[in-house]
Amino acid sequence: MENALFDALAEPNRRRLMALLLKGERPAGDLVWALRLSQPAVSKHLKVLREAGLVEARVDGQRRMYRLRPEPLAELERWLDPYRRFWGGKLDALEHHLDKGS
Amino acid sequence: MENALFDALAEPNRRRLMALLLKGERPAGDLVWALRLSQPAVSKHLKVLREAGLVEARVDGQRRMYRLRPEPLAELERWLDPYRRFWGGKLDALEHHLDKGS
DNA sequence: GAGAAACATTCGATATGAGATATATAACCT
DNA sequence: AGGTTATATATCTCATATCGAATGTTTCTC
Repeated sequence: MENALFDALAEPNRRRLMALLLKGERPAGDLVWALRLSQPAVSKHLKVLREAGLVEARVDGQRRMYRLRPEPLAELERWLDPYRRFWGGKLDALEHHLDKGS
Repeated sequence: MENALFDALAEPNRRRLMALLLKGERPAGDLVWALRLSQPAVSKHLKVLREAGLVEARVDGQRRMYRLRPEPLAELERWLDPYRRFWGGKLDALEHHLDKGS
């Protein structure tokens, strides 16, 4: 369901997990250490991300190697499409305007 | 804050409101009727969307005309950007699994 | 100014979510 | 088999979100 996608992304720590996985596949333990949350908390977040299809886990010995999956974000792109058209496809140009100097 | 954006979009009824506003400016009353929720419930959802910058209201007599605002969705595009790059900018083409080896 | 219409805000109730602690499962090792 | 490591699940608590009903505010009309 599309709702699972938005729900999964609504949580900041889950977006942190997504960002960490941008650097490549990682075992769950590394993610626990990086987030500085309890191991069960991170495990639960990973479960939500898995059920939304945003990540998948590969078994490697006693570890679970996590990596990103593109499909749900492609769905997010499609969700965004009508809004892009609404503003004449100028969403990207606007984005640069928002990015003021540091 | 970026969090307000994802939080606002996480709620299905708020996404319904966004979709309705794709057809153009509308008074709050129309949105109440369309959602078939109580008037206060819709008003509260509209407040969340306003505070996230996703919509804005124009006073028209005793009505409030609501319309979409592009900036937060442009921010969403920017958030999506690293993931697009992660998959070689091919998020829209949905057919491939991902493999390692860039 | 009185009353009505259109929205917003407050309030009380329930539901859902995130967190930690404790416990369970599974794979590895000797 | 027993012990250790890595991760998942179960249980509980606390906070926040959502909803409807009631109430407040603003603006229109008469």
